[in-house]
Amino acid sequence: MANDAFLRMTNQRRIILRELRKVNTHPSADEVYDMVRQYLPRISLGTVYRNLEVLSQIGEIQKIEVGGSIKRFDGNTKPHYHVRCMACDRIEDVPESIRFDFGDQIDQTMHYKIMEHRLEFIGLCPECAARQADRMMANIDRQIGKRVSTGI
Amino acid sequence: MANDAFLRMTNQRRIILRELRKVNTHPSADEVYDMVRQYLPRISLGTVYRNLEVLSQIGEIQKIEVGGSIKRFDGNTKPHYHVRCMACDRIEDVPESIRFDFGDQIDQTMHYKIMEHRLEFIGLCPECAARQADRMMANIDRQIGKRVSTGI
DNA sequence: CTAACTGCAAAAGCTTTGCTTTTCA
DNA sequence: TGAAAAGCAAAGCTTTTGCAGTTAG
Repeated sequence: MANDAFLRMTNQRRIILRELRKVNTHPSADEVYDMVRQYLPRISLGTVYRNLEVLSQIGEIQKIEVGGSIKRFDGNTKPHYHVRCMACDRIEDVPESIRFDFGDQIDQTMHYKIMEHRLEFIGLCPECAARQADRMMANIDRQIGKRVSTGI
Repeated sequence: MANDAFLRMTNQRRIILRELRKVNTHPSADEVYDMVRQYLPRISLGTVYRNLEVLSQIGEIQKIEVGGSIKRFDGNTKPHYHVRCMACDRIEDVPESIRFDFGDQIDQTMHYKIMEHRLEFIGLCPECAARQADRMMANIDRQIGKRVSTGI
């Protein structure tokens, strides 16, 4: 049952991990690529992808799935929630101390064996709430404010 | 401020919406394309994408973001949570009656104005839990069971 | 009528993969 | 020294877009 493959700590892998641990942002693979190129000018994007995959599989980083379709990575491996600003798309960590226990309610309703949960809050960051309220509403209106009767 | 563009209820749009309302699965754009082609053999995938976008913007369907990188769509527009089976990847709705209130705790901690939240449970569906326990563990082991010392 | 929409095909992300060379242990 | 990983480039998916023709209202 044990998998005897073993991994090497290459320079690329070490620096990707180190840089990810430095920040509390949640960079995409491409952003990680930019972050490490100052130390490894010849690293390839493929190597970044492969290492992010390996590092998340061995639990050194977290692959996070939040709104939007690109994957993001988090150097903080402790379970924690995220808040996303719906105006500027910034993602921040909710302190690990905030943790909800949903007990067996879902297990009993869905008859699933629940192992984990993912919780994301969506709202306005302080800056966007304060400074951009008007602009943002106009923007949302432009995107969403179409009207139609579906006839259904 | 109001956007005076208006939308038309075309046959394509109506049938995409109708088919999405019929099912309680959470199809991807490509799966919707397959679903509607029996009624509209000449519809294009681009049209499906465009309509899914419009329908979700006017609130007739929901664009859902769960684990995995492809977008899925839900004909159920009432707010509800999802459970995902980590073995077979099936996604099911948690009944709308199950709804948690996180109060102002996040607002006060993060100083965000929280507008909504997304909650997803990950676990084993009854079938996978019962029938595939061994096979699945072997599979997870093969994928994750690599060991390394990071030296950090 | 005419603006919105469709079908088609090409392009545009993001991510993975094949292959040869390099490197860690 | 040999298996793992890197670099490079090509391919693969999903999604978006430009355009000419079609259609709802």
